[in-house]
Amino acid sequence: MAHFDSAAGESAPRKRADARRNEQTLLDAAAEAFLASGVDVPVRDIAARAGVGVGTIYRHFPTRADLVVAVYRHQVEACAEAGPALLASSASPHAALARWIDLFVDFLVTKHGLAEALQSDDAAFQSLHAYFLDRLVPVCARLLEAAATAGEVRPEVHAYELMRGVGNLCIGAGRDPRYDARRLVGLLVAGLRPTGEE
Amino acid sequence: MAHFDSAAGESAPRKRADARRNEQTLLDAAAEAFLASGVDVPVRDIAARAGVGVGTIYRHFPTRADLVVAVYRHQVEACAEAGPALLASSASPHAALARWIDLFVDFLVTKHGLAEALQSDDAAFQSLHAYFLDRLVPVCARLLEAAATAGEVRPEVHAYELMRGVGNLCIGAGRDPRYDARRLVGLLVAGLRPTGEE
DNA sequence: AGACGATACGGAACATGGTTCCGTTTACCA
DNA sequence: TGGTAAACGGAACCATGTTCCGTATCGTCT
Repeated sequence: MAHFDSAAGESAPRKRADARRNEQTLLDAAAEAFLASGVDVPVRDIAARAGVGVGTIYRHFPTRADLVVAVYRHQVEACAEAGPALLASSASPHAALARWIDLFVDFLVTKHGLAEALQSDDAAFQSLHAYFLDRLVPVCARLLEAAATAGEVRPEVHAYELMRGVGNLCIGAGRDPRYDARRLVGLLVAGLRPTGEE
Repeated sequence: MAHFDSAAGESAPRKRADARRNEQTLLDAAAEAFLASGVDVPVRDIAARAGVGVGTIYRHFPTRADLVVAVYRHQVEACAEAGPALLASSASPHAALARWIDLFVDFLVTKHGLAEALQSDDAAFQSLHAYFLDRLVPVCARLLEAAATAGEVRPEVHAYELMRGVGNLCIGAGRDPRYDARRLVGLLVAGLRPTGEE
């Protein structure tokens, strides 16, 4: 058979070598820049780091969200895949949920500005929002459903809402030593438990 | 006695009449603009509404935060003053705390972009942050302390952290029907209660 | 190898919004 | 009424996102 690009049987007509090289260079430069200055780092800074013009960034990643997603895709996937594993290995569904959310929080608080970007209504972050939600809400929903079935959480909370709440609580974490996002998320998760009576 | 400005016995050397008029005009225009376009509304828009130049805005309110504080000062004061009243009138300290936080949330979710601004690290919002915190954290601390003394909340949560958490949860409220900030705040407050054992 | 079309590149140019600055106007007082 | 200091307006400046097009490069076909 003929040889294709890494992804088998793609219909897309193979990109030029310099284009593929630049894409990788850009990903590396962006990862560095995000780490150094947060995901809001000016486009020109990323371009300078990569040694390309800004036009090249926009050609490869039309919106900032595309770049952010590309940089963090692996970690998001890992988080998504950890959900079912935790459900299988934890003592209770509520414990699995709590641990999975810890994973998510750990991810968010170590990425400067990512939590902010996730909740931003700026059009440039639209697809970031969409990607995170598409990938993680179903995982969260399964955990939540298992916990609800076990009677360990109130049934009226939806996964979408919970994820956004957790994301919101992570905003500003690491910027202020008096604010511990993990503790508040813990409180929120604790609040999910049904009250004794009712 | 000699007649002074509205505020009695000020040392500041009375401002010119047009300046006082403009200040009021600006407050009205800003209130309108915030309502219509959120607290992020461009400075030029506010200036246009008020029929003044942008320089005039900066002279009266050097940072955006000063303007925001001036517009919402009354409501923040009212919220602060409601704290002790609720503590006196509620069945339990935890109930008072919950109701007071509801008040705060109601305030935040009806002001487009205010919750976002409150958590922003943008230098222009520095003093907004400071004002809200200075005024409301002590009130929250008293409620929290009363509840802790009554054994109704875990003692390790600080008022500052709780306020920031609640503020964070209000981000994006009203922009998405699937996200109900009030419900999540309710969960968080519920999570404050000590667990049965321990 | 050489030439040609498609693809990709770079960065100048434009749009938007915050901020500053200074020449002009206005209010106040003598 | 005239002088002075306060206040005003908005042009100009800066930072950043975004678009666009002349130029350079790649890959292929002959």
